[in-house]
Amino acid sequence: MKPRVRIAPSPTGFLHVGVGRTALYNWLFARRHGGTFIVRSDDTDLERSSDEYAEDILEGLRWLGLDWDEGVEVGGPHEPYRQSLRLDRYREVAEGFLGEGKAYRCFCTPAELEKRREAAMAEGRPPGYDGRCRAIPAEEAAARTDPFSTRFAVPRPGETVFADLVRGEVRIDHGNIDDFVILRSDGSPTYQLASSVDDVDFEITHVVRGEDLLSSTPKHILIGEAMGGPPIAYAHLSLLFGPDGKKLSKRHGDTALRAYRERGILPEAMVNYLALLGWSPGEDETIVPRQVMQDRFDLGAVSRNPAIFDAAKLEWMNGVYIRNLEAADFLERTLPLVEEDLGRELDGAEVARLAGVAPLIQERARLLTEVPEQVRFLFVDEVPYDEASWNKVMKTEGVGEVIASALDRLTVLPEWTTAAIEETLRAMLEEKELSARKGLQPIRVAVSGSSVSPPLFESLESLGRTRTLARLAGVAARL
RNA sequence: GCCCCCAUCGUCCAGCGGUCUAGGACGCCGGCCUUUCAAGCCGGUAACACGGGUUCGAAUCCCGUUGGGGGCACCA
Repeated sequence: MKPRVRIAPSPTGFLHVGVGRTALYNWLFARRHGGTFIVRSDDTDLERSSDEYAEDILEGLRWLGLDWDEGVEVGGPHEPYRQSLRLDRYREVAEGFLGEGKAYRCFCTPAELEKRREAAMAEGRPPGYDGRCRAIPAEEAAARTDPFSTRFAVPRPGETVFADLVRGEVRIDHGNIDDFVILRSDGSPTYQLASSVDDVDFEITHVVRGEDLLSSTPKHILIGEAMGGPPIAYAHLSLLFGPDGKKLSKRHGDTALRAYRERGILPEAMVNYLALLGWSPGEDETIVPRQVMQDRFDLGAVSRNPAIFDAAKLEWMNGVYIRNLEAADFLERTLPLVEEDLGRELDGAEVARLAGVAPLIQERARLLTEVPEQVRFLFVDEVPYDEASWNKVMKTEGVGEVIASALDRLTVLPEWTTAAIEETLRAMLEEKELSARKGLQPIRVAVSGSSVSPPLFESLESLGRTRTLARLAGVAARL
């Protein structure tokens, strides 16, 4: 049977990188086995849900290239794929349970429950529900008119044992699971109910999700069994943490996938990095093409260790992916960023100039967002001078002479090409007996505004003679 | 408090009883290259948490300790 897997995010926040990884593993598993990848929206919590978040999540999945076969937006045989549209179905299942004695009405009020929970904690007893309303005869309960929630009657004594695909056998004694609420007193379903019902109804075969849900898995299995659904295989992925070993947070490595996109991370690099955060293709490979992932992905080979999200490695990997881009592709992804940075569109000639220097930038960028700052000096009328660079390079002996000499030579240079520029400036170095460092850095700072820039001769050619001379002259006057 | 999960370099991953004086990648350090910065190349640093078993033989299996994480809601 072809596997059917799903990712079921709640639109209560921007797409989390951990959810992104879980989605990727689901997608890889589906693609590897010719299965179906489903995206559904667990939006029962209408208070905290928003369209903005819902859109961000789908956008993030698309950005990662995780196309889904069924679900939100694309539809499918089990529509709708939004829990908020299936409320009647959950109620129907819960009522069925009630009729079969698999669930019961609980008349305890939230205040009472809270008080008992505190008391239990204080006495060192388990804080879960004590099951007292289970003793109320069904007819008596049905006749009552005060508000009630619906609780699942967990079989006890009992034990749920399942073979987790990444963790192996997991057994949990029902003594550790209370009779959990499946329908709130307002008739709305809890996550436990809605999610489990959907998994059965959508014919999910494998649930691949975060380890945070490991301990509630028995509840989901129990509901599935009560519905008479076929057994579902589970795989629990370890969680992701920030560099300090604590939860991923704004301070330590962003939680939102979009933050990385905005920072200039390529989706290909993100996918590669995320895939390797808990999984290995087998050999000691680091740069792994998506096709290879699809061919080799195996849940059984997924690591049980929690993983720390290491932005430094991601950025290194991003640099590798940037360098591997086709020149035209790099230009295409870069142009909008440059234009945004400049606050205007580039004209045809300028685009051609950008294309000319792009390969030089591509070689040294780790993030797409570094590109605009590296080429900015080529497209503005005046460059601001970086103070540290100026102080370091322009205040030494003989700088004025270098600038003046370069100005002379470049003014009369017959043709404005990289080769010609290099030739005359090197001749200048020789004539003045200067090291390249001594003689060229002042020109670099004068023209680019910084001691760090793309290669000099190419930069001058791209800048053009007029601007180059103007900048040199400006600096000469300022010295 | 109770339940569950996890434990190899700072980080990610390899190792699934002998081939481990533990391998790869990032990072870090040093060198080469060099017009700056990168990139590239070369080299180095660095780990089997601890204690018991099992075994002729444990990083690999079992138990315990410690440490980390998750869960115990009318949140998802």
